[in-house]
Amino acid sequence: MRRGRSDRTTLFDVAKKAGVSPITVSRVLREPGKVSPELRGRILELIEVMGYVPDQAARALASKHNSTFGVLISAMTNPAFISFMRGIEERVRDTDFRVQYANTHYCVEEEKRQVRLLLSQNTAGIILAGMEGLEQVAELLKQATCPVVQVVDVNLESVGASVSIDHTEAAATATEYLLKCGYRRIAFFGGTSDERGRRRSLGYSRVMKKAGLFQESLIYSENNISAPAGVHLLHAALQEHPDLDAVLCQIDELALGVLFEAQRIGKRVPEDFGICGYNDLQFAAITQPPLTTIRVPLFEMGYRAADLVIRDACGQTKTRSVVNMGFELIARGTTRPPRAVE
Amino acid sequence: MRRGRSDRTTLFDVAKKAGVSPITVSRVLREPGKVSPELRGRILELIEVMGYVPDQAARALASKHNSTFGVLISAMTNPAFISFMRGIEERVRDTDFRVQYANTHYCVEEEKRQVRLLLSQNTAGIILAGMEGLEQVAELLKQATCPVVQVVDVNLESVGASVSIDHTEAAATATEYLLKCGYRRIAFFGGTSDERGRRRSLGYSRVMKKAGLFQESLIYSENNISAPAGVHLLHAALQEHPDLDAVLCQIDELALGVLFEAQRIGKRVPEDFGICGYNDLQFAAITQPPLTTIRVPLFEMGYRAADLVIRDACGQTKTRSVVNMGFELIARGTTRPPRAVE
DNA sequence: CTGTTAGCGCGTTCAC
DNA sequence: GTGAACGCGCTAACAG
Repeated sequence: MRRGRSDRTTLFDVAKKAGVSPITVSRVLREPGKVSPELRGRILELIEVMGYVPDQAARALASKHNSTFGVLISAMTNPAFISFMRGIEERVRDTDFRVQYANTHYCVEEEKRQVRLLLSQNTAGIILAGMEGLEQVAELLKQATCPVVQVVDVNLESVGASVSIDHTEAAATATEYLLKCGYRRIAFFGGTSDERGRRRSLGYSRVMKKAGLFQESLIYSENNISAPAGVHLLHAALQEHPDLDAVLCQIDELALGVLFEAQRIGKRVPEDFGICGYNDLQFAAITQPPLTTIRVPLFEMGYRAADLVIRDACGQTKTRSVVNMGFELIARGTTRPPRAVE
Repeated sequence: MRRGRSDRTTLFDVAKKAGVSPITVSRVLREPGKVSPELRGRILELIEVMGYVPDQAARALASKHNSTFGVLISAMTNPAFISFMRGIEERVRDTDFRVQYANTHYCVEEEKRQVRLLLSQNTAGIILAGMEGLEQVAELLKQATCPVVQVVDVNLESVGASVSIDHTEAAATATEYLLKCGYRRIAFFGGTSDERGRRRSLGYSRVMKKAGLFQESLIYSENNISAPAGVHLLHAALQEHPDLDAVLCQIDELALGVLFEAQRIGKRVPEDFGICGYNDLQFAAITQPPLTTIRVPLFEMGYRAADLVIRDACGQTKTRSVVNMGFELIARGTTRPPRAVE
């Protein structure tokens, strides 16, 4: 390990030079109003000149609070999280708070480890956007005295506050829509490692069962959710179900792969084959034909989650708010127009 | 601000309960070999039972070093950075180091602010993957005593070590390839805010000039690099240059938009129209036709950058290594086969 | 508005 | 192999 500069300027150095006590310098930085303007001006100048930077560790230790909060994400590689992150950043901007992201790689152990680390840093708050080991992590989280916000399915219990989507309902809506468009042999393409995905698959199954069209073998999943996975899954699905006429994808990227593969093998979309995605990622609007999908307010969710943490950290609000963000079906060109009456 | 639990278990509490001195407990955690096995076992158990978690702030303050390093990224929304991040994570995994990401939003001020914050936290190291305000930030970075690794174009000077790609050369290679394929009116689509993009545009211009085909108006750029931007840029470009027969895109997502738009307006790819991307993102292999692109070892770059930071932080290597990672042209279906001889 | 006293929780140094 | 004393740099609580 490398040492920091041992000659780094400290609060004490500045105070000595200014001929005041350290606490005055400290106050100039934290409660400027409590220091007389002249003194403040002089000290501020000295701080600048001497290149003083407060030591966060010392600050955190002395004051027992920390201005950075952690965001645990199960996969940063998921483009859906990117909008979410941007929402967080937007809320944090112009705030003294800082965000620390950590990737849990869909791994419960890693999730627990990260939570412990955050706790050990006396973190200002935690946003949990992965929910793999919810039960196990919940145990840890209960001990936390800092605000905890989970981003989950609306039906799952959460330890603290939550900002969520009813994924089950969203997938149900999409499935119903596909049925209304007249598709019958509808597959579900998802991932194995994501709880949200399992929720969505639930909504799909419910509607398909109600329509008497459910078949276990219509549910496909792959570990690595990506456009290439969409290609493979469609290929596999068509082998088993040559009469497949639509796919509901757990995420737009899968749908992108499905769309290209359908094109390659000469399926006409949407006439012979319907595709519905999830998330309404940027590219969804410009595929050919444009992708029908479920829009989820990812940016806003990030913003709200950060908002809850920040406001709670400042003691302005309760910790247990539950926010349901809603969703929207965006009907575009990869599905036929719905039929007037069933 | 909210207070941490004042009743949090400390090293001292554990020591008291174990009937030993605090330092022994501390050693169990950091230098287990120096404590007798029985004592160690007993203490480890107590730590578990009492739920003791070390306070990082106290640790950092006392030891003067910090096990988390910062990664400054100009835009986490750029999918190219995601592989880069994964590379970093991979190197860090099973290490005591932690990573803290910060988004600089292509903003010099923000970049400076973040660097200052990292410095004030006595960070273990800094990876700078945005390079907007290089000159201004360099000033700050020179004062750093921690390892600094920049991820930049190979021709740019860096303050510390660097892991880089010769973006100019890469774009030149791609442009030459398009020429070899017989395309003549080749546009360049890029972004305005990214230095890497400017580098690539340089390589494009150089080759086009040499071929006597350069025209300023063939260079297009948009702030927000995305698939929709690709659609708009192609639309705009074809208005001004109806005879356009190829596009070199600064990033695959633009190319995706271009591909779909070309499809929509009935251009035959690659016969009448060539497209080349950059980065070889996951979907590049499965578009229809598959995307010709420049592959850049993003994952490896992240891995190497983290490796440099970690090894330097551990005092094992020099700070000024310059690593050139190379690139590779992946010829796929969005370009015609190259002609034997010009 | 300014200063004094005390101590945050841990690691370093040097003893035993 | 184990411990005592001290201090990291800063802020809380109380004086004045």
